[in-house]
Amino acid sequence: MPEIAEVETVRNVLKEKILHKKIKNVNILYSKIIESDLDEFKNALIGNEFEDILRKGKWLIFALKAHYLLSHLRMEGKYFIKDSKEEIVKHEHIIISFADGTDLRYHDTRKFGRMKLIKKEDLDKTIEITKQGKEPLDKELTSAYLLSKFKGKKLPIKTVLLDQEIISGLGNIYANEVLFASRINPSKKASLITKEECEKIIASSKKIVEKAILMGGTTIKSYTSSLGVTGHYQDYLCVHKREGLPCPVCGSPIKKIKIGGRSTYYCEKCQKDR
DNA sequence: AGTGCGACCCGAACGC
DNA sequence: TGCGTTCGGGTCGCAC
Repeated sequence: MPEIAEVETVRNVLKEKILHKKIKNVNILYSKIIESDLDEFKNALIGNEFEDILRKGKWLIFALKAHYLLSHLRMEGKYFIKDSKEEIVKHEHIIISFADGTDLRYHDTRKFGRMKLIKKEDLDKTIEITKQGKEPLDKELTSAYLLSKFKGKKLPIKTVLLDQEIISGLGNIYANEVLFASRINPSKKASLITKEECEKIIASSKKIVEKAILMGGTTIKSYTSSLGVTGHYQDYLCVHKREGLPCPVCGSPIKKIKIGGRSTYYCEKCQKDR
């Protein structure tokens, strides 16, 4: 379940491993991942090279000569680098083969990830990219910005934190953790969130994302020939997936409820609705 | 416009 | 043990 920190880790690792390698072939084993014309997709890649890898929110952006390849990992998408001679394993859907005998393989158990090829000049009209809100580590993520976005919103703050057009990069896990660290009840209406609470949300988001990037980096070092970035943030989660377990602050049992259809974990005592 | 919810997927966890 | 059912994760598209 990659959130922004893992996508950033994947970007950093892939940058070291695949830039400027000539692409020899592209093998598409499950085409629904790709939202562009398959021939155009292949033609843009074969014979070219990745010149850079960028990121916007949870979108990876592979820069080719004239195109960008956008890639969203959704929940289970992973990239592996393998020797081309290695057998294709289950759930490897897109195989990009380089001239040096290695592959970049896109692996996705649930097939939810998406790729999309766009012309470079179209980046600033590509909705997936332009609609992304401020990122947790962006200086422009301020309480004034959040207050303006929360204004008039009747939805619970938990739901609003998952809106990528407001804060770009938080997923369900981080949203639960951010609200716990901010001592805010996840059901509280976004319009009632105060400036002080916005500041807590911003500070906690930064802290959590920074820590996860740091841990992602550490995890990567233990990988050898392949990389499957899954992150080890489960080691420090305070509330997520911890129903019934003691709150790390006050010891009362963590509650699990549904908000907007998503699992929401919180401490009744530490996150009182005020 | 804002909001709510099913669809997309499939493995793991659960219930019987 | 083996079967069927439920759940979850991010995002989109459709209905109200």
